[in-house]
Amino acid sequence: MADSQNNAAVLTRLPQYYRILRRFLQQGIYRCSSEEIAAQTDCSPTAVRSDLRRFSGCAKQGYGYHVKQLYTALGNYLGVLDEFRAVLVGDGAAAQVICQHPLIAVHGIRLCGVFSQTCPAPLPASQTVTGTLAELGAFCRENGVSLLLLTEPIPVHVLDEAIAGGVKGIWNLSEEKLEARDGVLIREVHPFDTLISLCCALKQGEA
Amino acid sequence: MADSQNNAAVLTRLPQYYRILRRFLQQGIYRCSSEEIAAQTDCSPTAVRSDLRRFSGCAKQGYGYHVKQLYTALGNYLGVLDEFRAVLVGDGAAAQVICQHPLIAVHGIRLCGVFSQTCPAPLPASQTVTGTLAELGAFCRENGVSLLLLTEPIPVHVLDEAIAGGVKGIWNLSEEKLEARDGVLIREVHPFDTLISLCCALKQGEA
DNA sequence: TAGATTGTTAATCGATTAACAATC
DNA sequence: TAGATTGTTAATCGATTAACAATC
Repeated sequence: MADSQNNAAVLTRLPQYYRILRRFLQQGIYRCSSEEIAAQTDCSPTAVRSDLRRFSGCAKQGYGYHVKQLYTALGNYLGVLDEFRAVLVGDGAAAQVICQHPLIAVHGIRLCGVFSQTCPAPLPASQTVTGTLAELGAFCRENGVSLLLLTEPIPVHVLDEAIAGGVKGIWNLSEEKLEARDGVLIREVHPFDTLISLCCALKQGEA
Repeated sequence: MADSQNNAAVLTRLPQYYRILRRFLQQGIYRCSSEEIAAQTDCSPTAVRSDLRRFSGCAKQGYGYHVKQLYTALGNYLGVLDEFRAVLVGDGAAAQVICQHPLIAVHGIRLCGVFSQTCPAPLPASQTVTGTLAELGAFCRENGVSLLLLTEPIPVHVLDEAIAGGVKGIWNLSEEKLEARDGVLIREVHPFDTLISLCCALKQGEA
C-alpha cells in the first residue's frame, strides 16, 4: 500500500546506500546530507532524497540524515538484519572469497555450509559445515536454509532436493542459467559483464 | 557518428547477449531469432532487435541471426577480442576464482600477474607471475598491462605507480571506493548488492 | 508464394531532475 | 531569524514497446 515508489531502479540503489552508510559509520560520520551520499554514487541528490523518502523518520529538514538510524532502517527494510541462513555450492576458493565479504563475515547472511561434488576442505576459523552435493538437500531441511549461493552449476535433481528442503532464493553466480520455478526467487549475477563493458569503453576513445 | 543508440542501457545488455551466444555455440545452435535471445534475458524481442540493429550484417529478415558471426562481431565491438593484458591485486583464492572464468580462461583478457601485500602462491598450471605490491608498477610498464583487477583495496601510491605504468582501466571489486582520475576508467562492481536485494524480495511477500 | 523474422517508427511508459515550498 | 536541507511536484528526459512495413 502506497509503496508506489517500490520500483526496480530504486531497489538497485538501496544496497548501494547501505554500503555507503556503513563506510560513513566506520569513518565516524554520524550525519550526512543527500548531497554527500550522492557524491559516493552515480546519482543526483534529488534521486537520493526521492529514494530515501520512505525512511523520512531518519531525516530532518535543515539537518540531513541520521546515519546510524538510516543504516539500521535500511538494513531492516532490506531484510539484511534477518540473518537468513545460506549454503554455498562451490569449491574452496570461491567459499573463501565469499566468506570474507562483510555481509557474511560481519552480519546479514549466515553461511552454514559449503557443498561441492567432492567435499571442500573445511574453512579456516569457521563453524561452517562442508559436504558433498548428495548431502545438500537434507542439510537444508535440517538447518532452515533459505538461500542457496551458487558459484558453479549443480545437477537439476540436487537443486530440486535443495528446494524441497526449503530453499526460497537462489543467488546464481555461475554461467549456467537456471530456469524459473514457482515460489523460488532467482538472481542471475554476472560481475564479468561489467569487465566486458570496461573493455569496450577502453577500446572506444580512451576517456 | 550515428552511434546515437550507444547509451548506457544498451551497453549493459551487449555483454549478456555475448554470453548467451557463447552458450548457443557450445550447444551447437548456429541460428537464432531475437525471440530466442530474449527468452534467455529479461528483455523483450523488440529490445533485442533494437540493440542488435548495429550488427545487422549478421542477420537476415525471415531467418534470424547468424550466431557465429554475431558472436564474433559482438566480441570485436566489445573489445574482448583485443586480449587486453591485466593484473590482479588480491589473494590467491580470489585469483583462483577469477582465473576460472571463461573471459580469462578461454579468451578476452590475458591475466599476466597476481600481486598482493605478501606474494600469493603461484597459480596451478598457469604462466601468471606472482609478486608483491612493490613490484606492481614496474611490472605493468614492462608488460603493457592496461587493466587492473582489484579484489582488495590498495594503497594510493601503489595505484599511482600502476597508472604511471600504463594502466587505463580499473575493475574494482573491493569495498573501498576509488576516486576518479583523469584518463583512467573505473568500474565499481558490487555483486553482493544483488544478494541484498534478493534478501529484500525474500522478506517481502514470498514470490 | 507463404511464412518468418528483422528493421524502424511513433506512442507509451517510467525514471530522473529542476525548482521550490516546507521546516528544522 | 538565517541557513541548510529535506519533501514533493510538475516537467523533462530517455528507454521500452507495439505495430507493421520491408524483405529474406
